[in-house]
Amino acid sequence: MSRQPDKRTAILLATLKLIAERGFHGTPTSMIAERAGVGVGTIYRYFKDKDQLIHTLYEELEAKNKAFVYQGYEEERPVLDRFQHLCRNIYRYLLANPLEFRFLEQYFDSPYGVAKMRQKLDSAGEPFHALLKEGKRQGLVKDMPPTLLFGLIFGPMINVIKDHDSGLLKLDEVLLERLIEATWDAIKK
Amino acid sequence: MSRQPDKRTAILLATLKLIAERGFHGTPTSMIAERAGVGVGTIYRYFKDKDQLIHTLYEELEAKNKAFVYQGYEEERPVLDRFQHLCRNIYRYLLANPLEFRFLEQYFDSPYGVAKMRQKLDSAGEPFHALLKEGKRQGLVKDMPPTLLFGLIFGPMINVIKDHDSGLLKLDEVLLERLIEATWDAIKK
Amino acid sequence: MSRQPDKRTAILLATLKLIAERGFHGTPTSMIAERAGVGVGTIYRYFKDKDQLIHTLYEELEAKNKAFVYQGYEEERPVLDRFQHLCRNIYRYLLANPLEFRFLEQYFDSPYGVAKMRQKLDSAGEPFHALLKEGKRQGLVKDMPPTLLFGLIFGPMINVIKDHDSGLLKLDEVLLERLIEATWDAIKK
Amino acid sequence: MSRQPDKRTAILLATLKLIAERGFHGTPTSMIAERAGVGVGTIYRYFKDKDQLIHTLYEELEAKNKAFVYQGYEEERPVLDRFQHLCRNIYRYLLANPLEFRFLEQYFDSPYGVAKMRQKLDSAGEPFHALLKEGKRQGLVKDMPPTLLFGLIFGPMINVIKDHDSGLLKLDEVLLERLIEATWDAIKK
DNA sequence: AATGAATGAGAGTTCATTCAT
DNA sequence: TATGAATGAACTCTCATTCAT
Repeated sequence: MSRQPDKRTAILLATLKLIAERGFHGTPTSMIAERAGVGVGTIYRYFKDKDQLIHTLYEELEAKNKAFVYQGYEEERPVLDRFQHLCRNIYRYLLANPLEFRFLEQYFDSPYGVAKMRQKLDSAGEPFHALLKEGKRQGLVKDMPPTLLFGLIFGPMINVIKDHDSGLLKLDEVLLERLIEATWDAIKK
Repeated sequence: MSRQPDKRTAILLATLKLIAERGFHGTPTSMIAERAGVGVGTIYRYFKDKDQLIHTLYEELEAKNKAFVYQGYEEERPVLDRFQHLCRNIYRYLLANPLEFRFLEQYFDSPYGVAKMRQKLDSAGEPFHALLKEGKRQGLVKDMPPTLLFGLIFGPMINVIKDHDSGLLKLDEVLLERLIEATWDAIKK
Repeated sequence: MSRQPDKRTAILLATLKLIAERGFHGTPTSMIAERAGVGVGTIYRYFKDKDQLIHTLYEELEAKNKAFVYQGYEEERPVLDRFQHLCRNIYRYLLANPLEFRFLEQYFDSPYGVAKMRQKLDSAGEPFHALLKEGKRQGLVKDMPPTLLFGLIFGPMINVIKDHDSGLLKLDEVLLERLIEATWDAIKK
Repeated sequence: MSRQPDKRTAILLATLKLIAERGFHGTPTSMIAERAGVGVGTIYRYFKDKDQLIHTLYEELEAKNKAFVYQGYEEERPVLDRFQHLCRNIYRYLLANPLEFRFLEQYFDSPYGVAKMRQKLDSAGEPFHALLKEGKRQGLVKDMPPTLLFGLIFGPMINVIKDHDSGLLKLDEVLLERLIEATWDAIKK
């Protein structure tokens, strides 16, 4: 048929869209193949099985996400600036990519992603982790376990974006800034 | 064989446990029946189908939950007191009933519960809703859409409890109070 | 509950109605019990199993039918008169009892009744059988195997009544007489 | 396993045989698959569900049947000739294909086929319909509703073939001609 | 005698995965 | 390398039948 330059990408994209739209159990491999414009068997040339396809999709999305979030991040700026910068970026990324958000949400809430999630957020190597640590040292941020601080930051984020995507709420630039401010209020000393 | 006094309850309990453990799609009706110590057919004497079984389980849990949460709630106390009271109760309930938390989480994140959740939290009739409204009127709470305030309150809650249940975090009374305080910081003016 | 004077009869009647309405496979025993106003278990006090219930119903209907058909039948009248008399009675009975017709039709066309049907129609003892034999002897009726003559008589009957019951055709007294006449034309020499 | 060149045909054939032998409700899909030498899932590659499989089988049989019946039919021949021609062809077809007869019988007597049957036989477009109309116009055929005439023709046919297939009757060429003659006697003026 | 809650065999259907082409 | 026809395990649900009350 048409010259598919990269079937692997087509499969991943189809998977993203379909799972965002219909959930894991609503998207059979045959449907993914159809949407991707490839044969069912082809999926198994690029991925061991359906699970691995989904894990791989997650990894790629994660990398893309991270690249975006830390873009323009400057270690030497004040803590609050950096906090706002990171939050803004995350919000913007997820609002701009609702499909990815829907997918990630499902991924983390399913047996697939339970393990993955924490390994990501809590890894001490993360700049965000380091930022909070520094904030605490400077006496700006509440002296709480990082996991709890993360909960105070990412918890609202997930909720609010979900509501935005479902139309319950209209997030604009102004509201976003106020939201980030409120999040800072929650963690600041 | 064994004289089960209340098979309906046994089925609901088995469903709760299994779905909390393994998710919706990981728990076939045959497994529920086995765990409940009844025949497969018996499930269908009490519930029209699997969907209805799950809805019913949700309804019953919801009622139990609500009864607990609004227990000892007094309209005439100050806004902050009432806020703390409700938050405390919700946290305590969910921490004491991790299976139910796990189930509700799945329920709300699945096609089953999307509609239900907001209808519940955002409905103007809810005391929590009224409380925030009053807080705003008194100039104590930020002037934001209620949906956003809910996100700032329940977002951290869901995250933190999940982390507690998965062992990532050890929540004690002290930490809980500090968490509720931080949540208040987020929404207070 | 209400004083059921004859549960057995109630069960048979419910079975007749339901099977006529919905077919064998559309009528579970539970439905029969409900319609009959008895418990499911009660059916099994009167009948060994569902098959036997249906066979019994057939037998009773058959007896009732036969009693009606041979009513007023006089051996000494001319062959044609007797033929018309019997046909008229059968037609009238089946038209007056569409439920029974529906049931019998299903019964004969199912594994249940294949054997039964012939045992009935071809038994040499039947007056109808004797009538045709006499008609042949008198040179009034075609010299064909009785089975074939029966086909020429009962075949149209079944078809026409089915069409009448389904509303495709409106049978009145006049049309009925013409139909019986046509049937006689088919078998007469 | 075995290289089946046409599984679809194998499935249809197995369905025909089994339903003729055992009725609709006596033939589970698993049995069809086994008899056809395919996996259960394969049935669903070719047919949406069991109903559609059966409808399709009917359509194909019907087409084959019709092709045979109207073979050699010449509009310009006399009415009686044409009547005999069609009857002969139908009889021959059904006698030569007892499985198809058994299947069609079941199909028409089940919820599947009620609508189909009349739509077919009575539709004004059918040559048989036109033939009877012409016969009436020429004063050869009794002035009765077509439905009734159809009953007089097809009623005996169904009965007699059933008896032949069940061994109650041995139809040969001679008997067949006499039967067609008798049918004509029934409808002729 | 009458009941109906309980049962599990068996129904129709789906879908991740394989493999001959 | 790419395909999609073929598969059967596993799913949800039905219903004739049993048996303790």
